[in-house]
Amino acid sequence: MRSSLQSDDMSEILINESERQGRYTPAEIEPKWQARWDADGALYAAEGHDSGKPKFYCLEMLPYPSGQLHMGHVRNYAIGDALARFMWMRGYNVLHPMGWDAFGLPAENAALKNNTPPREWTLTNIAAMRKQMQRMGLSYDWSTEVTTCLPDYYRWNQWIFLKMFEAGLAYRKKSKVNWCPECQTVLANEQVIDGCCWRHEDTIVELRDLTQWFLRITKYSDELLTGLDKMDGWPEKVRTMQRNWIGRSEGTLVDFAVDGEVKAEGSTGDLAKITVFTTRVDTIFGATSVQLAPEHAVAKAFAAADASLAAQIEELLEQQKRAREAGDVGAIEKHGIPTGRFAVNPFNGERVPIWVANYILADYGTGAIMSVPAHDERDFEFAQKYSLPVRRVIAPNVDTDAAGLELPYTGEAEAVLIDSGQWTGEACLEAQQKMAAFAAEKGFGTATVTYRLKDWGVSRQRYWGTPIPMVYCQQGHEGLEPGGVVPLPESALPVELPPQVEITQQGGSPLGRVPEFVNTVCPVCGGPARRETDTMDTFVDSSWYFYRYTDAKNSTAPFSSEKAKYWFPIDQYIGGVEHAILHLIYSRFWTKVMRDLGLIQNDEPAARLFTQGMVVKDGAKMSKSRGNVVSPDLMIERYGADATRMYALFAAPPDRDLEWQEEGVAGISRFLSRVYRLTIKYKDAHTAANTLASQSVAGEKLLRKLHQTIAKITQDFSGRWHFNTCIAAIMELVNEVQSAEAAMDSGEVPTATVAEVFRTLVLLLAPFAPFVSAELWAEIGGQGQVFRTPWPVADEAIARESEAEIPVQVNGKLVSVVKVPAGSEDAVVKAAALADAKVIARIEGKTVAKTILVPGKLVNLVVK
RNA sequence: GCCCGGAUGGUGAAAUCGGCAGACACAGCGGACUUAAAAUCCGCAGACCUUAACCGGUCGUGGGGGUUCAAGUCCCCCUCCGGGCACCA
Repeated sequence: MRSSLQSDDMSEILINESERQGRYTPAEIEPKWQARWDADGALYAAEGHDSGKPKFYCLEMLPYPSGQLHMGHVRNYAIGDALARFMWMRGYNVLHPMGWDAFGLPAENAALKNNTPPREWTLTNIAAMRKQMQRMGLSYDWSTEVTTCLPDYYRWNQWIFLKMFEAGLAYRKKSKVNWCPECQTVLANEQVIDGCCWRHEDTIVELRDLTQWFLRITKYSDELLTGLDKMDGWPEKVRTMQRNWIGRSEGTLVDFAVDGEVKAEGSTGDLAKITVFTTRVDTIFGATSVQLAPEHAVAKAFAAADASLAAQIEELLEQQKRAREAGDVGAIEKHGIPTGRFAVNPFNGERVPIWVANYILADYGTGAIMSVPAHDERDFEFAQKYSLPVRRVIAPNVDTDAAGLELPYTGEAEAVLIDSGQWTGEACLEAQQKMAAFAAEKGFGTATVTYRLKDWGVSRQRYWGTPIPMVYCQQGHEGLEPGGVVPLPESALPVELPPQVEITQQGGSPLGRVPEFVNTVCPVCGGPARRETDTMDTFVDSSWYFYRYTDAKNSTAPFSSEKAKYWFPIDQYIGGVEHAILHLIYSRFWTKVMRDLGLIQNDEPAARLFTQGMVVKDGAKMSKSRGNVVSPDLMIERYGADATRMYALFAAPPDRDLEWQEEGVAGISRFLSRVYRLTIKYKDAHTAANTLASQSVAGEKLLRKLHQTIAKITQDFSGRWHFNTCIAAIMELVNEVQSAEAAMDSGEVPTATVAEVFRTLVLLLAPFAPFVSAELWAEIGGQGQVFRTPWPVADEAIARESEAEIPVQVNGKLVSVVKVPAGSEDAVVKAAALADAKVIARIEGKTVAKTILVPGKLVNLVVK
């Protein structure tokens, strides 16, 4: 009894063992290779400038270390990794780094929730995510890893900030800033989406008057804009978004003198005139009022002298605020208040009423406009509501019966001025130039350019960010008033974050509550000083991290200029489109600043940008709230990293959204099993004596397919990146190999051919499925690392089909397909088509009026 | 409102230069193997009509028009979906 049981057990074990032989087991293969790769720090390291190879900088956007890799990351990194591995195999010196965008609010929130210090929480997450990335088999050079929350990185934020301060590019000013009550900090304009916080979609941003640090991105407005024209390696969509964001607008400033005296206590500006900004100075004879933003200095001056007006303006601002809070941003009904005062139109001397209106933006242009209801949609709507006069001064041509024109008439390209004094009859576009010149000559105006882009507010009232390296000298010293700003000397860097800080929900900068941080001495006079307690926006960190990768360990400079010169620009940057106007515009700005500081020579950070599509599930973006998140860990556990990342590339072209279907991952896993089984089955072919067997039909067919596959994948890598069709092509090849199994078994296919097919197949698979490729490469006795083995080259002669199947159409309809030798003369193809039984039946009794013959493609017989 | 994308079988998709629409997969169905199931392998598979079956035919790439011997692909108009911008003077 006992012995039989034992023998049963034995046989079962033996079956399992033998079944496992030749079976694809990612759970064994992947950890084995991962351990070897992790142990070899130099495996994916880039070579120096003198490598003699062409360089290729392949970069994926660095993640925020939330602690969990999500499918969006998997897709992003699978794309970058395939490209990096391919470029290695093509003989490039590849830089493929990874790092962590490690400062930011979630760490503070976690601190509040779990009482874990932000630094510890962040570093733990980083370790977990690095592990996940390694488990994915991503080919990063970890020796260049950058972690933005560590002093050896952020000290260079501080260093560059000081350089910017010296250059006048960093400055402090008091202004209305966006305040997110949820984040308890201010936000840059770019971080406000539809009036709400970019991190808290339902939290309405408040406006607060605060003194903040700004970076003068507007100095580069024009360069940031015109540079886009040359950036043909970037998606047009992103370029358009940036153009819109920069919002360049050519126009004219015109001074309207205020009729009567304007008194205001404490106001410094010139209140005797209102300067309006207009892009349509040609319509100025149609101006019937001047409209001021409620915040305009002249409006305030009027209000100061008129309590009723002041109350109404106050009410206007209240309405606006209420509308914002109700979420009706952008859809506020137009309201206005007549001030009872008048301004003088300098072009015709006419007195027009001055109004205060809620549709005038204080922070665009001059906060004041001339209202031309006949030729502007908004002014027209406003004039209708308040029954203001509408005066036509533009028409398609001088003879048009202007009274019959539908208003507002906003055309300008093919229009002329009417009833406009000496300008009557002029074309609009020309009149704009001439009238601006006229205004300049007479001293009441000037041509100008305005931008929507505003300087970048970088102060954050948070703990977990880069300390701003500035102090305020309490007593002041020569040339500095008490409380004045003093930059720290370079030798004082880094200004490190104090480790023990109580994170609370209360407002104000947490650093302000750490006396040992705040209290310091003035580096100039040695007197008592207070440190700046705000920290930098985390977008500062990500604006230049990719330079640091080239020289991550440098402790005397942010990076070596020489190294940057070698590696830049980034050859391929890959990431989500959601950063189109945040990270990607800041990075461009930072590059220009560093260029002007002499650190680098390139004008733009990245030659090519690729924005991948989202990963969705059941048609919706994966999110915790929808409960449709698929965990990469689970997929890897079930199907392996190779199948998971390969599915991410196979299910859709990379620029489109990708629907995650687990069955699809299982399918890829089955495919890899087939590859594995076949490669192992024929592995002896690689060591067998090279028989002199002559090539067979079956062998030729296999080689033809093989070389066609090489050609297709090679081409796709350099062009469209349709990895889905690359993988489909490999599947077709494997299908063909599988159906040739009998021919390979019988020896009909020469051993050398079998060996070539499988060796090449493993190489073709390497960029997409690195683990199984490495395993199979070792199994077939491949030398060295598979992904440093030269990429196979397609032989056109072998790939060429010997026979062509030519579809034959009659009157454009497919009737038959004829086989002819490849490259046949037109006459031969035509004769074959006319000799085809189905074709004969179809054209019987009719005459062929015309024959269209596209060589190698088709024959179309037009018959009557 | 303006500017970009997109719409192809039951599903994800392919068709790169105007030339056989649906490659490659997923799900499904049928078969082989198995005591059985799983796994694996082989096969079928756009819709409709016709047929006992084969054969054969018609329609078909969001809708409508056009250009062409030939249109998923080019042109004009429209619908729907996704994204961006939006009182920017």
